[in-house]
Amino acid sequence: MDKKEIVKILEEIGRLLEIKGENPFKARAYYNAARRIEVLQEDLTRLVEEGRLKELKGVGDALAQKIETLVKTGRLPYYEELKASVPQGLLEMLKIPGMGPKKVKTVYEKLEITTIGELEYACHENRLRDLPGFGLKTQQKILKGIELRKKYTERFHLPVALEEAAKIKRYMEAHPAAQKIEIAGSLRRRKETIKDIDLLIACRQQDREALVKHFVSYSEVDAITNQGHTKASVVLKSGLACDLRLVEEGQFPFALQYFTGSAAHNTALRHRARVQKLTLNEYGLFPENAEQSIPCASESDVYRHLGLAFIPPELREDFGEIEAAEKGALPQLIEKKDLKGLFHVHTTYSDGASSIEEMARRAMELGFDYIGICDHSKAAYYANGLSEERIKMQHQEIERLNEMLDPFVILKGIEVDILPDGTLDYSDDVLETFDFVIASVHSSFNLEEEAMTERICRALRHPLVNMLGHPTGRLLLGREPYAVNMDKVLEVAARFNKVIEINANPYRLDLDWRQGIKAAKMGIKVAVNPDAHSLDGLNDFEYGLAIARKSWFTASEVLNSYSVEKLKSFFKAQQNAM
DNA sequence: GCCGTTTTCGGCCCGACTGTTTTCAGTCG
Repeated sequence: MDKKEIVKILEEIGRLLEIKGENPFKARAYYNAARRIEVLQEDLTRLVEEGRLKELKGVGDALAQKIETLVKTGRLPYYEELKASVPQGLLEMLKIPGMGPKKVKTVYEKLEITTIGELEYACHENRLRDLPGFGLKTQQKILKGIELRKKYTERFHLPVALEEAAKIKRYMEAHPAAQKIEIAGSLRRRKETIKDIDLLIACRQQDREALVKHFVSYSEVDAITNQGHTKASVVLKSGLACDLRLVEEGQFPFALQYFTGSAAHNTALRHRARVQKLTLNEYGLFPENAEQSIPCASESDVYRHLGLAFIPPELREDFGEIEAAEKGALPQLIEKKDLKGLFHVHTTYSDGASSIEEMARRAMELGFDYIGICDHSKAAYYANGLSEERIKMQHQEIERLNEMLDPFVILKGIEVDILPDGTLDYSDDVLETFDFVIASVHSSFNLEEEAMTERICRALRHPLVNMLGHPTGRLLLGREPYAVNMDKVLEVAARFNKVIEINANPYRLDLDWRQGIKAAKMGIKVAVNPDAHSLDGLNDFEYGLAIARKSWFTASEVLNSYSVEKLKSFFKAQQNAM
């Protein structure tokens, strides 16, 4: 059983224990262990084999044994018995706002309600109203929650959230009482999908009411879900939720740190503060028994007082960034100014909307020195993939354009299909005519993991392949990644000096940043590739850049930071090394 | 269920908001 499934089971055990009313700290122990496993860099199976599970903080005798059983047998009798003793619908119920473990337990025990449908019906029948700890308001809130859940279950792609956030930020900035304003939360950390926007504002105490009122009066607000003196929550018409928090100006750096998260990062940070006899919260950093916070003018100050270097928001996922900050070993993350060019650009030769020249000129306007044109290969007939004949035409056109646009350079690339058996869609003598080759999977997504892994690894071992395109084929919120053992793919990439694409299309963001962190540690090079099919698509590189940063990459490991000369010799060296 | 240069027992991160209460429990982030 793999890591992801084990994490899910440990979390579910935690929730089941809570619903059953067991010791809440016992439940928390399962959550903690789940988180520890989730961020584990090492191979879990190996850890089990070497009997080193208990080295993990938060994993003792009992949990080590349970995890070992799961890894070895794929089953856990304790979990199965627990699960069987609690109706499945109760876990679903926890997802309704206002329904926590205690309330779920109450409706189950008093009303024998086991599904969300039954819960909704009971609300309509006024049967929740008289339960202990419930009332009319609670019943209404739960009913509203069920309705909202039906309407807005999804998460949102990064561009949607960024645009909504920018709009509401501008709207709030227009209010004279707003002294400082920042987007915090997962958006600031550039997670690949977003559930809600966290908006943080510094203001004087006497202006709070006016700002909350201004916030809930925003024209895009569809529903107000929470409204107090220092915070308010709304659902926007787009379906995206937005939380507002108000703090005083002096508290702003602490609040920004706190509300940027992640929860796991903050928990670790607060624990660190405790060890230093300090208390960290959204209002300050307090020495023991002190009323006054240690003053900090910025987030950097907060981290500095905890003995840490400033940790860029993208890294705050409790993936080792705190330890690295302590040792001064944080990477110098790649920045926009480091990017000299873009790869993986489609044109009207296959399924793109713009010509080579149009794409090149837009790239020049964006300040780049080169682009790599990569249309589809012939197997991608649905995408008008290039025949050998049309490749020649395209190359002639690129040569003409290169003379015209000099010193800007258009590189002759291709996105060649990896066929189901791992061979490529062109013969070697055709592949040799390109400056570089990206190999991608576009068909037969349903192979078994072993076959898919070998298919991709075989393509990567091909001497003429320079990069692997969208390594897992996932579509965020749309299609699961295909079954592939990425650890093996990364191993092969490292051994043969192959580049892995960070596909910057916001529906893909593939390589996933969690794998990206591994890749960076292994010294693997990546390329931020917009996979652009239109002029605007070129701008998607920003999302890929965010993921490269989130994956701990410095400029020297990101191919886009290379000059044209350095690139050409790198591509040649890749081929000669085989 | 985990953990310990205060502890092998008694703690476990912290605070706002809501609704149900009449001082607080539950939920949420």
